[in-house]
Amino acid sequence: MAKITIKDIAKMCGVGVSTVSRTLNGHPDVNPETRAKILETVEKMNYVPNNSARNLGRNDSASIAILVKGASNTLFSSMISTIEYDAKERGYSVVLHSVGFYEDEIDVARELVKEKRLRGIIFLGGFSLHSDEKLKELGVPFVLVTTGYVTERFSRNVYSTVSVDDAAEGEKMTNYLIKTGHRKIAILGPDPHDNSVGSLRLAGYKRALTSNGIDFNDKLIIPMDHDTADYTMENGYAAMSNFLKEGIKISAVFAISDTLALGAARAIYDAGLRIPEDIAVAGFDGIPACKYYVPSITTIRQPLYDMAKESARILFDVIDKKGEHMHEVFPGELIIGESTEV
Amino acid sequence: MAKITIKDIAKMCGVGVSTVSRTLNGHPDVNPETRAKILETVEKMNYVPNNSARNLGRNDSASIAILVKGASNTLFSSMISTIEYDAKERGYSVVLHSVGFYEDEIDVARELVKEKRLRGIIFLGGFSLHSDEKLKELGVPFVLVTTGYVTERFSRNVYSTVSVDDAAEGEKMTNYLIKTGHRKIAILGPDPHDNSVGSLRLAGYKRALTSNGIDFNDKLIIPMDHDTADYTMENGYAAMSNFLKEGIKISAVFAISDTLALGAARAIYDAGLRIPEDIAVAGFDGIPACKYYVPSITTIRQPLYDMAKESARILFDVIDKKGEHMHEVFPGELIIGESTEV
DNA sequence: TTGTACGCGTTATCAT
DNA sequence: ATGATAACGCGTACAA
Repeated sequence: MAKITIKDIAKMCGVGVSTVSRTLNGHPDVNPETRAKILETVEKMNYVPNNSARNLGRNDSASIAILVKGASNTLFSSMISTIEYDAKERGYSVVLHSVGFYEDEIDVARELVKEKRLRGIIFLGGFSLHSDEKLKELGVPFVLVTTGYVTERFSRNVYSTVSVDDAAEGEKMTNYLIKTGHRKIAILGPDPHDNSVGSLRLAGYKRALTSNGIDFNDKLIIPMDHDTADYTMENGYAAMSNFLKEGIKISAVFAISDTLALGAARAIYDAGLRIPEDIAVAGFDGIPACKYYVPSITTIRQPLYDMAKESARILFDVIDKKGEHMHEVFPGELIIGESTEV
Repeated sequence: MAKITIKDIAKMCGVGVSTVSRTLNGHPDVNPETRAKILETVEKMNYVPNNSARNLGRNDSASIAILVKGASNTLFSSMISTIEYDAKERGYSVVLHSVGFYEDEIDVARELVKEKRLRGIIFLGGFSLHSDEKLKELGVPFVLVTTGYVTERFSRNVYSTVSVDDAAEGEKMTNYLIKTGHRKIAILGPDPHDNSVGSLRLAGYKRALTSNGIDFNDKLIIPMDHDTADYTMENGYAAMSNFLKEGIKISAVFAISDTLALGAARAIYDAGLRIPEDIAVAGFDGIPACKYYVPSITTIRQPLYDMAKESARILFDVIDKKGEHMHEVFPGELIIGESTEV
């Protein structure tokens, strides 16, 4: 049965457990013959070492963890692959763990650190405010990768961050729209009452308006639909459809995510309006669909690959004492599509 | 430091380790006062039990694992969420583990079973051929969720499967296209040399042609582009663009995934052709983008939510001895969009 | 080169 | 209700 342990293997081979252990862990000092015999019976018996027992005795482990908040965030999946790849290249194994929306990521992390003897952690997405003390107690270096810009409210020497300055990028996009002649620009998606990426991008939008002498009009904030899942095309479609019914005049809409933009685009089309002639559409994130949509959607591309690479590099540098904690902000790339220019 | 153990807590409270353990695990027989004191110091000390040690001592665990092959497969992310939800509702915790493309999923699974004392496993995606013996040795029930149809080559009483009959669905789509008047139908994506979902959908395509008296023409098989990642819009665009340059006359293209279809649609558009008037486009999977694309893309929707629900239900039924292993095949839903009908 | 014995942190089984 | 102690399965000094 599945109850076979290292002792059993040792007995069957007429050797001690340490010899088996050494063989399994690739230690050099072991007779080739006995090694062969051991490996053979291990194979035959389908023996698999128990990792829990392994981790218990150890202090190191050469493994890091990726903690993902909101496993369904499709933006993260590519980043995970890159990080996994880089980690393995450095001889590290990686533990992927999804954190529930209402779980405390630090608690989860601490548990994992103890259990797996982690050497470091990369947090993907959502990160609440924690005290420095609590963060330091994690005991291992970690990097926070967030599409939300990290402000001063986070202590900056306890861990590293890799991010995009959402406010600046939102401003960039809005400035671009203004430059191409738009004055009545709606913004689709932000919830003024939360303080996530949405409100940061909204802040950038406001800044752009102000610096261009355009009055901010909160009628032009189109919140996400409450009855639909957030940040989905479906939501963008519903929210935009409702807004269009109100008859408020706009010449462009800046959606705070590409998925919302895509849904909104269809809503505009279904309302009998043309993109960009009647309403220009812009998104945020840079997902592939923007490029292939007709018309292609103007967006801000987040350099996910580079961000993933950097987060791994920083983490391993800190682990290896080759570097200090740092805070890297990646620029987004404005990709102009057919949805804003004729 | 992070070195604090259950013993320390016991000492600090002037009690034995067992009392602490009982408190932490919610056992009833423990004095409310001491319990309070223990919980308090646990809180104050930021004590976190070591899961490895926990798992070692235990024999049960009330946890299952989801093993995902190809973490980046976006179709799976929604399924993961629903399974996690259902599991938690039944008081189970779930371990998410990604399996590398060249790893042996059964080996990974066995390791995990031992380490975590798993009660069951749900495999998402890719599953190679394994001997019954090896499968049985897993020691816990498992469900294989695959978008590929499970054929007889899998033993049917050792585990459960939840799937979509890709060949039948591919045939369904092709039949639909034929019924709407198409005779020269290209199929985009299948690699005749592998035996994954692609070839199954291709088989269905061929069956439909045959039963409708249309000669199969392998010139109409458009393979994915070799220099581009599989099953991406980019790939669909590249492959379709190249095909169009050859000047082979077709009236419809059936892409074996929606992502490929979306890329192909843009390629057709860029070639100055109209959808569906010049070339009709159909996809497979039922991703949201199909609905919001202009024109909306005809596709086969896989009932991912239902499949996830069922896989959890089946697994827990087998775990609870309330049911036997079973093999459920879900029908795909033909969703007719604007890309195939004027 | 190989075997013995202890420790890792926790839970479970006994007593008390 | 509570405490002592033996597992749990493995790695690793240390001894041989």
